[in-house]
Amino acid sequence: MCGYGVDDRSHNTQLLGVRKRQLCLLREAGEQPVDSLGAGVSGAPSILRVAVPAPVPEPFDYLPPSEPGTPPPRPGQRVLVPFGRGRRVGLIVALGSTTKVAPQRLKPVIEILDERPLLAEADLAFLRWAADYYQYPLGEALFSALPGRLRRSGPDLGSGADPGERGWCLTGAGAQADLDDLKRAPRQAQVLSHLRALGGKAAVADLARVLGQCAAALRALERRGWVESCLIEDAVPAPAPVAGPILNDDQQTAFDQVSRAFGTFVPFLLEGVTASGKTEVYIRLLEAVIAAGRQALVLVPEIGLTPQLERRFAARLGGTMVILHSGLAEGERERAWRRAAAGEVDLLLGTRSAVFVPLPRLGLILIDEEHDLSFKQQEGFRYSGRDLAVRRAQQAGCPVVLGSATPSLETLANARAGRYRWLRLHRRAGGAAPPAMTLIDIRAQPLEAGLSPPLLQLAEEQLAAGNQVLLFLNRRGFAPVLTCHDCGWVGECPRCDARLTLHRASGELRCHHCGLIRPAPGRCPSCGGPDLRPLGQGTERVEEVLARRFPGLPLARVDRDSTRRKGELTRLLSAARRGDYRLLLGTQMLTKGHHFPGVTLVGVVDADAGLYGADYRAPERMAQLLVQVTGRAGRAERSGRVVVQTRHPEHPLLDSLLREGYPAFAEAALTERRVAALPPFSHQALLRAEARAADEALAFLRAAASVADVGGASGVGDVVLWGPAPAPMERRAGRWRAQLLVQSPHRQALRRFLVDWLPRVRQAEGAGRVRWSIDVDPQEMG
DNA sequence: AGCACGCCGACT
DNA sequence: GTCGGCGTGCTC
Repeated sequence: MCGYGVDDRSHNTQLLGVRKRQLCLLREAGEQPVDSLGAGVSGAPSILRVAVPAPVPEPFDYLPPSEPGTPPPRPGQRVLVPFGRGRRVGLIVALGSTTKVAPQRLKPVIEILDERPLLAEADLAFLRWAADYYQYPLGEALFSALPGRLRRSGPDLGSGADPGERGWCLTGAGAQADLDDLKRAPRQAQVLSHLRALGGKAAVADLARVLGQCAAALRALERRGWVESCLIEDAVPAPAPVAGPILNDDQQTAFDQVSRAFGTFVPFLLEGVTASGKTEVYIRLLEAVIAAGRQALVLVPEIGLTPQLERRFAARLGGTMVILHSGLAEGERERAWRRAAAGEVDLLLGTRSAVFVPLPRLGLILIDEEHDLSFKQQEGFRYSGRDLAVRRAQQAGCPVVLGSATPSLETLANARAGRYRWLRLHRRAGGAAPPAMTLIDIRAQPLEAGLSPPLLQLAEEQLAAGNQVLLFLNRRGFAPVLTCHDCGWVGECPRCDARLTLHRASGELRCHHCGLIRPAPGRCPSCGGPDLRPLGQGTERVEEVLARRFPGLPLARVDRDSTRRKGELTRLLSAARRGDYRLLLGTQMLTKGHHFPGVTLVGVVDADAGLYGADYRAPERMAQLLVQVTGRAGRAERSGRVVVQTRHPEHPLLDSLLREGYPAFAEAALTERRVAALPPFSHQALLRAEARAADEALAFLRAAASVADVGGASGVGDVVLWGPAPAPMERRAGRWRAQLLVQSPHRQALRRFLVDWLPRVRQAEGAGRVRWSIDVDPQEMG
């Protein structure tokens, strides 16, 4: 009864019976009471449990600051503590009165950094749960959840201490100025009209995000006296809310179901085909929850999606909204974080890390495109923003809505099992027919940069009719392989098990796995022969071929290379939506959430990559991708057409997807997973290791496996280890990689196993020499 | 993670 | 005889 948990309770409980508990612990747990500051008399806790960013699972115990007269420390405050040789910023996670540490080793906290706690008890509890679930050191988990600036010491800026963000606003003259005067300065005209559309005021960062580089235009406008520099409140100003369209039956049902659940934890799957009006349901729900005086959290997969939703939300919702994603400057992030945490913000829209932001009045969580893999952090603290959001809703006692046109199999399984309530939006708004999807068998076809005659023919027809065409190819660069026709040499990465991709525009060979860049050779490095040939195609090459085939046609290539400049992606996308480009060619980037109403033909250049992959999730991802691509095209009055090039037209996945659609595909895929006892019908954790020397990683994993107590005396049971085995790409960035898969039909059994096993893994032979990490619920093998 | 301590090769 | 390699272990 005097277990460890007792003194982790809130300090209210602490105040009573300190003495009794100390005696009890002294006898039973061998802990030392510490009473140096007279705890129990003043009520001040004598021990602070401080989570420090270090790869150590447990917090460290400290004494309160020795400085007399300091106000009593509280959980959630940051502290500066001596740690090893140096000092470090930590966070008080609990107060206590006993410790297992020898009293003479306890050191006092140097300084309390925050006047008031940054995190409330509930936030701490959530983060503690997350760290425990993902088996990640609490201190590191906590600090990766805080905005960067708060991870360091330095003066507490507080919420009101900084001046706010710079921006530009219209002057009186600028508001009246005639846009025709700027005929010869289209950039200035664009900036000016954008400012007008935004009500005369916009932050520098927002302007850059929407318009791209516009500093020069702004300076020119300033010289004209039409704009001036000003300070901006971060929150998007609330416009007069506009009434939205009338909801259809499906939307109304979805809205009713969720809004009726306000105030209780109910998870929903909102399955809505593209253009079925999911966003409208979101907006109504947000309106309702904000009107009820609660805060809402909206999670989106990537920063690329925030501007669109931001615009739609801003146009319709009263209340204040802040945006949080990795593209923000540190200052902006911290301000947004503090304002949300202070309860000043009604709506927080952000990418996965926003799930950790304290929201004292949280009343609703929405997760858009919940199937998207970018909700899972792939390094360090490997959490799933989506899964944590569900847990957070549970803790906050509010509904959570997982929205997607192509729900993940995990979420579908939850919905089918009745754990999530299943809401469906069947109809495309405006009654548009979904685009028809057809296959083109490209075996034995004469291809031009991977494009078959039928695809080119279709493209030509649509372009001739004045429509837009979108081609999708998930491979950037010019060609994925460069080879010598004389001796068979192939350009390979010296640090990875991978071929080097030719980027012809920059004259480079690049490794897409480790970032290596070297000049493309003019002659074969092996035999000196002159006949080097690029094999296969990337977007660069397809662009070249299309430019030749359709000379003079405005063509936009959208991939990581063409959109490296800040704001370039947004610029290209909005220009594409306006119809400035007739032909759009791009990678995955082009498929995420953007809709192009003028596009009547979508061509998938190569659908085969995902069909025969080693990863059992590859088919699911391929299906989601194809359906998402389909969603990019068409509008009510002219529905689009989707053609998919493949060498495997008979493949069962493509077949079921094409003939019966995503739900039928998912059904079949789930059956396969069940038969194979794969997730979501089992639960996995992946122990990854990498080392400089070959076999070192494998040797460590073998040692780790040998200290696993599978179904042994600890009563773990029900856990199976697979491997160790080399990672799918064994060598990457000069390191040899291997992995060991842990699987169990029961989440609890897996968790118990990890809790028992990982401390011993930490001590296993080689643990100090290799880089290793545990990935709970891994999404990508390798 | 840092950052010490701790035992074995090429240098003033 | 020292400077320094990074293996091992600890940080309240």
